Amino acid sequence: MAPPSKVRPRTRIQREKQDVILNAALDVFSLHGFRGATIDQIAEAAGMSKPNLLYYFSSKEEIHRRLLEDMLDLWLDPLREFDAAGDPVSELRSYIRRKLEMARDFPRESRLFANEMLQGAPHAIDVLAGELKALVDDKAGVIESWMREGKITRTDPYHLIFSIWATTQHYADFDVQVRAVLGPARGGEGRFEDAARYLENLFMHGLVPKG
Amino acid sequence: MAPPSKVRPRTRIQREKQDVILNAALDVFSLHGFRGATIDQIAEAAGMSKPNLLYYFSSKEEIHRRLLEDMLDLWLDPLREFDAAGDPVSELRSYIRRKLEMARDFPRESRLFANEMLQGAPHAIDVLAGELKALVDDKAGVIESWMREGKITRTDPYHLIFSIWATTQHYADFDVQVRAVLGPARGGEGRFEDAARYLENLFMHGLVPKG
DNA sequence: TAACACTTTTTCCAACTGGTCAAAAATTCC
DNA sequence: GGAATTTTTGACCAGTTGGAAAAAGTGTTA
Repeated sequence: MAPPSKVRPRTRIQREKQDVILNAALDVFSLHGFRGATIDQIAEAAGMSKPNLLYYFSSKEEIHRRLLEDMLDLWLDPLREFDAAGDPVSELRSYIRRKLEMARDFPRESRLFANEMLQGAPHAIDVLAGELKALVDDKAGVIESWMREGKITRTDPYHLIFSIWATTQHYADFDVQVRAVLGPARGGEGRFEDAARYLENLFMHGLVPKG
Repeated sequence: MAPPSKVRPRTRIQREKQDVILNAALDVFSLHGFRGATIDQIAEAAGMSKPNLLYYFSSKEEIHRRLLEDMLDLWLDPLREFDAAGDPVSELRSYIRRKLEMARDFPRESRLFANEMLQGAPHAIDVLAGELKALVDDKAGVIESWMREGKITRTDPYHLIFSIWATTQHYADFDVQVRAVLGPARGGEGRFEDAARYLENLFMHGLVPKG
């Protein structure tokens, strides 16, 4: 009789339905943002009635919060793996590759995050200024030490990280534009490999010919 | 007695109030997206009642359409100026600089556009696949000819343009994140000049030391 | 099979949504 | 100044929104 309401599922059905709901909600939130999304839309996408959905999550906010938490965790993984002990150039190269793979494999999560940023991060500002900043500070330190050792060009490590985020997430967040501009011939599945090749070259060597 | 309803303002008051409304609407739409924005919010931000606002624009869609048109025009300006006859490296450099200035000076327009992209460009897809694609095709051709002449490194011109868009617009669209990560010390006004310096270096030379 | 917890549906609600309309108020123009 | 026009307001409407309540159904297990 009493709704579960708590975050932890207790039965098999609760676990399954919560997953279905979260998946549907990710579709809707990533497309319309928090305010633009409605519980009805999510419920329909999840194949259940609105009151039924509200039996598993007590509010729209709760679903969104949960989605954002899960996403942030996934999102920061590649940066966490960034290894100070590795070879600088190949570490950066594989970080870029992993971020691009995330944009390809989790475009909805990327858009959910982008929506949150566009709205001024009302639900995530604490994570940004706390956990994320700490993590970036740490990795920026690593990058700076590589620069001091002459392993990579001396430049701003923070903006370097920003530019990796921007260029990779662009392929998820601005997917429509990318497809429209590339056209049917080049906008198919191959676009991510073209992007990977291009970005590797950009970050490694830039545009001015050497020598 | 009859509302103007048409796009062209006939009196001084109509011109002024339409501007006030468009400005307020830009605030609201860029923050919440089309679906998430309400006429009431816009009216309040514009300092007038909802029916009064609807006297100047016949619907929410009309305001949004108008905003998007004006923005796309402004947005494509830097790319139009891209000059085939100029020096390749300095043309690219100044394009990057101009795009970054737009992100700094028109962040709301950038976010309006980003919102539209995240939602799959329902109102702009025609422009993307038409006017924009044609323009990019043209400029990509210019870039390609520069590459053939050996003036810049051989790479994918389309993805080059994407990466310029992505890196510059990032400072408008993800402003909250940038500020949060940089912290109070480096997240102030100077961040755009730091970004300009960094991006110039990235696009020109990349990260691998030369020689 | 009967008591039990778990799940789903039906009904409902108050607040909000985009938008209309007629009348009142302000402005402009002669 | 007064008529004509433009602008503003207040009341209103039908549809949607997030969510509550309670009853009805569905297992599960002693």
